[in-house]
Order: sequence, then structure tokens, then C-alpha cells
Amino acid sequence: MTQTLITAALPYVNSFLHLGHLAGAYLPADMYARFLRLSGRNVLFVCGSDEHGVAITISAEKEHTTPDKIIDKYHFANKLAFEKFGMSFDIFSRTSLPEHYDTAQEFFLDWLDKGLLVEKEENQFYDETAEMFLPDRYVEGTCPNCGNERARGDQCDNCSANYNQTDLINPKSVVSGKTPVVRSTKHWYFKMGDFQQRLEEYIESNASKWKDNVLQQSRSWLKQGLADRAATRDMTWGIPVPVEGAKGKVIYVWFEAVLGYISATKEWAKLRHTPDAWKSWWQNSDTEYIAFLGKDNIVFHTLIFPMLLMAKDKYILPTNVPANEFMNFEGKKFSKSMNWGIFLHDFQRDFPSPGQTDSLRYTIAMNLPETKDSDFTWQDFQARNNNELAAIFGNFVNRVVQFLQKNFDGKVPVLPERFAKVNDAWKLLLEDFSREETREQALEKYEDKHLRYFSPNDVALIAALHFGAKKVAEHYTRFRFRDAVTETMNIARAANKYFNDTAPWKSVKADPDECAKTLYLCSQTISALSLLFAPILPNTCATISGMIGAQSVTGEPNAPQIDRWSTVALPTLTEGTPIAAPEVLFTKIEDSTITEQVAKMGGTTAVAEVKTPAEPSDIIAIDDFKKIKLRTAIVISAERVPKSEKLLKLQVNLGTETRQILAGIAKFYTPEEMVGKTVVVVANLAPAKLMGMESQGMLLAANTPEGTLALVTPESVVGAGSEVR
RNA sequence: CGCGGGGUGGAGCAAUUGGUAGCUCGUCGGGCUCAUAACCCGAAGGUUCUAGGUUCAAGUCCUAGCCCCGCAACCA
Repeated sequence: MTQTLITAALPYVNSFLHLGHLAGAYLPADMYARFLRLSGRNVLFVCGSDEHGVAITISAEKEHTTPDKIIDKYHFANKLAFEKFGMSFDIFSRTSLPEHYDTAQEFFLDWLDKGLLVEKEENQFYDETAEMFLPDRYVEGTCPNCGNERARGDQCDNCSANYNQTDLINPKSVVSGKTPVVRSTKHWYFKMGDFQQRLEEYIESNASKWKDNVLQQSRSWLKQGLADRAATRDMTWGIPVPVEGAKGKVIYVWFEAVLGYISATKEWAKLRHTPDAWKSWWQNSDTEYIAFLGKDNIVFHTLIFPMLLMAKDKYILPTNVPANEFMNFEGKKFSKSMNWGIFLHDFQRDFPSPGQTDSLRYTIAMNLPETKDSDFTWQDFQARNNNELAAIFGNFVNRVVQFLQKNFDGKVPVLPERFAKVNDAWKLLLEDFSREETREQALEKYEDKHLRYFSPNDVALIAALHFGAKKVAEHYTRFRFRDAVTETMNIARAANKYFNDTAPWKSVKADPDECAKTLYLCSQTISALSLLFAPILPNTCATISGMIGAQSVTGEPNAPQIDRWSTVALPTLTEGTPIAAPEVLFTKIEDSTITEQVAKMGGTTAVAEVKTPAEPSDIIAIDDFKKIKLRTAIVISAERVPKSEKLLKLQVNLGTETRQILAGIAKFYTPEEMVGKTVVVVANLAPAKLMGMESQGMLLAANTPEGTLALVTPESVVGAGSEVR
């Protein structure tokens, strides 16, 4: 029997988790893990915090604290948020543990032994104030190629030129703002090129199974060729290079963080007092390994990590890497710095109930960015909760339970004499069904045969449960989570249809026996739904289990390995089982709640943009203002500047002359609508070069609270070249 | 020519190796009254971004173009 190892990308402990993280990796991983466990499969679900890298030392400095404090803060916050969200990790570990240091160093030494690491001496910028070598990201300067003044360490964003860090003209440290000095330093480079061919074979051998985005990204890297890459860094924060004389050098996170999956598994094994148990996962060809992550992480799991595992030998490689795209928030990317989006802990503060957590899981699941970037909106959250969870699933449970309270003493009906053999008939029906591929075939072939105890409606319901569960399982197996959820909800729809079509509120008077059987089936359906929804809505399903007095089965870790999924359509509740008083599973979300949340978003951003009142020192004399020559101008022509997202190239008539002005308004104004507009320009501004073109002045625009721009234009027609005072 | 993804009814998305364009929401009409003004049934609504091409057959493959988004910069 094969087993499944599941990992979800290690969250970087430099920020709080937001909904985008959940959509990218964690929710699908959790749904998958729970589904497999409910199918009786042996599963190990592993995750943990990624706690190294320069960003953490810099954050520590900014917050005047130590890296230890930073990582603790985020690690525990994220761990707690994950728990509340219902992540069913077997272990949530962290890469700052000794276990991980040992693992990483062991791998490093092994590569060294095998000659996979080569030492290279090179010159690098060193910030004397911050006492650190500067990674490429932390140096800015003038591009040696195009003269762009804001080029990054090794690449220019403007002309895309690649060069050596030390070729930068007028370099500045991003950390201290000072000019860094050049120092020589020694590093170990991983010979990635050695694995080019094996990785190509690995990728192509999986081509038929893997998602397209994953393949394309991986192939794109391979096509460019794998170059040697530094596997070490000059830093204090990280895992020391375990070699004599390597003081002040740590293993680069690229070559260390992903090993955290293995270390986490070791920690799990240790906690269970079976320290070698991790090997039966990582060094066992019966293990199927599925790595969940977002698109930014693809090559680390399809190329780098497999390469490290190949190098070490004996380890299994990822069987599949079902990477998602990104989930945006209300149309724009989640951003910590722009305060845009919903952070998990904020959501949990505002929507603390388990049912609301499930609503969030459901909404995200229905919007998973499986094939392209998707969007989370508050409105959608409300609609999903109210129209689907509450109206369809919640309402079905509620109407059945209420009906039982009123007519059956709050118990699963006892089957009347006439239908005493329903359970046996049910079994036979499912045996017949399981021989058929599709619901349609099954109904056509077997419906008539079972009409002695069942009505056509009954048969249709059982068929919906059986074939629905089968379909959902297929979707999970193929990593089609959105489809899985949609199909699950369709089973609840079928349940509602059954209730409607059998109309027990009529049969309760006309044919009480029939009514009892109907509600017996409905009760079993609630039990079945509580299993089918468990991967998506674990909290709610646990609640239902409580209501029907059943043991909660939601695919939690360490549960007994029983395949309940394939028998979900069979009755599980015995006659006469008491059903607890109705509990509303999903409360509706009011418009006002959503309005409130919408009002909050981007709040900090808007406030930040409001101008602070002028300080006395900011006050200028009239003469100062007179230095600025403002004139009206009419836009003659406008065009986009290629490769620039903000700039429009305008030709404006200033009355006496025509000038070219590059204006950063392309995000808010099209070239077409600019032509003919009368604008206000600063006429005596020194010309500047932008994107290699000259701009002779600037035009005035006001920042709006929404973060867009509004052009300043005269209220009435004034013509070109008028003075503005 | 930096890399990657994408343009499909009003909205959001699907559509295996080319083979009847589907789903959810919304809209309109009907049914029901057990239930959270919920549920169920039915209908309308598409030149699949544009222009060519390959094919018995194209949303899907090829060529050219237009337009979005992401990455490249802490962040799935």
C-alpha cells in the first residue's frame, strides 16, 4: 500500500499569513490531506516556518530587536492562525531548530564530499556601517549599461542588463545608504549544471501528470541552462557552513530552507519516539510525495529541491507539484507594505466562529487560482456564505433536523414494518451501483429493480450520494479542488431536491410510513454530507457529528486508517438515534458587515496619503512661489511609453512653443483621452531624462483618496500658455 | 524581441489526446410552504479578443496583431 507525504511551502517568518498564502498552498494541501485520510490512506502532512535569510536580519534592525525575537513573533502567530484555520498538519516545525541545522549541515558536507561544491573567490560590496556583505538586492546604483540611476545589484530593471555587482556606478547600500567598499570573499558554488540532464529527464518524465504552469516554468529555467550558484552567504543569521575557516558564512536559504521538510519530519518522528520513522517516508519508494506551493516557488520544488535530493541519494523526489497561481484581493495583489488584503489573524478577530472559518475556507476553495490568478472579494465571501453554505447545505441540515424535532421526537425515524428491509436493500442497491461507471448508466439499469423498497426519488438520492462522492474523489485525486468543492455542494443540492420531491410535510399525514423512510434517508444523508464536506468544512462537520451523536471524522492527523469515503453512501445512523436540537450551521452575513470590512481595506494607505499640515519650516515666501512658472497647455498628442507602466509621452502646446513632457499618469489616463485636454504644467522645470527620453516640464495632478490621480485643469476655457498663479 | 500566465453569455470561472461550448452567481417565469424570505423546476443570454491558416472537424493547433495581469523588488 502506497502512502502519501504532503508538504506545504514553508511560510517565511517575515510577515503574517494572508488569504493569498492560504489559496496558494495551504488550503488545497489541507483539503487533500484530509480527503486522503478519510479515504483510508496513510498520510503525513508536514510544514513549518522558514526562518533564515537577510530579510529577517533587516527586519530585526528596523524593529530594534533581534532575529530570534522576529522569528518567534511570526512563527507562533502563524502557527496559531493555522490551527484556528483548521490546518491538519501532522507537524508544524521551524527551521531554527537544531534538528534542521544538523540536516542542512549533513547535506552540505555530503555535497562537499561528492565534489559538487566549488570554492570561488570574488569581490563583493561590503557595508562598513552595517558590517555586512551586501547581497545583490541590497545595493543600488547607476546602471553601467543605460545610465538608469536606480539599478539593482546585478540587474537593471530599466534595460534588463545583467552585470557584476561591482560594475555598478555610484553604488549605495540599501541598508545604510552609504557607499559600500569592495572586499574579497570566498564562497562555495553548487554545480547545478551537473544536474541539468537528470533534471530535464525528471521533468519530462512527469510531463503528462503535472500542471502546465509548473512544467512551463521549469522548462523555461532548464532552457536557459543551470549555472553554478553560490550556496553560501556572508552573514551571521543562518546555518553556519560546517567547514573549518568558514566563520561568518552561512548556507544560503536556497540550499537550506527546502530541507526543512525533512527536518520537520525528523522532529515529528522524534516526538513520537520513533526517531527513524522519517526514513520510511523520505527514503521509501512506496511514498508518493506531493508538494503544495504558490507559483513563485515552483522552480525551488521542481528543480532545486529535487537536485539536492538527487545529490544526496536515496531520497524520493516530488511526485507532483500542484502549484497554484496567486489570489488577489479585490483586484489587486496582496501587499504587506501597501496594507492591501486580509491577514488571517485579522479575519479571525472579526469572524471568530468556527462556522465563519469554514465560510472562509469555502470561499477560498471556490476561488482557488488553479489555472490563473483569481480574486477574493468581500461580496463574494458574503454571497458564498449566504447563498450556498447557509441556503443549500446549512438549510438542508436545518430543515431535516427541524422536521425530526416536530414529527419524530427528535430521533432518526424507526423504520416501519413495511420498510424493515430498507438497509439490506440499500446495500444491494449500492452493490449494483458500484458496478456502473456513471450515475446515468446505473439509474437506467437498476432503478426499476429496487422499487420494492425505494421510490425513484430514494434511488436518485442514493445515486447522488454514491456517484457524487466518486466524482468528488476523482477531482481531489487530480488536484481539481474547485471542481471537488462544486461537486460536493451539488450533492447537497441533490439532498434538497430529494426533500422537495418527496414532500415529507405532505406524506407525514398521507403516508406516515413513507414519511418515516424519507426522513430516515435524510438523516443518513446528513451523516454522509458531514463526511463529504469534511475536507472543506472540518469545523462544521465536527459540529454536525455532535448533533447526530456520531464520532467526529474530519480527516484529522492520527485518525484510524479507515476508508470511509467509498462507503459514504451507506447508512451509518441507527434507527432511533437522538438528533440534537437544531443549531444553525451558517449564519447569514449582513450587508453592513461587508460594508464595514470594505471600508477598512486600504485604510492605512489612504491615511498615509493625506498630506500632513505644513510645518512652519515648510512655509515659503511669496517670492519662492514666484520662482515657479505655472502655465496652461493643451495636449496635442499622447502616446504610451513602451515598457513603462506609468509614463505617457505628451506633446503639449504652451502657446509660444510645443514641448515634450513625460507624465506618470498612464495608469489612470489613456493617450486618447489626454489629447485636447487643457492641463497645468510647470514651465520652468529643468529638463529631465526618463526612460531615455527628455521631459521638458511636468504636469500637475492631485492624489485622490483612492490612490489614483486627477489632473488639474482650468474650470473654463483659457487657451494655451496662460499664466497660472 | 527579459520571463511567465491570461482574454469564453451580465459577473466569476470550466472545457483531458482537436470531436454537441459547460458550471456557480445574477436576471426572468413557474412550483412548494418542512426550512435560515430558504428549497425545487424551467427559460433567456455566447461571432469563445481580432485577422489569416491547418483540418472532415478549432475555444483548443500554427502565424501575425491588439489588450490585461503577474514576476523581475519582503510577500503563497
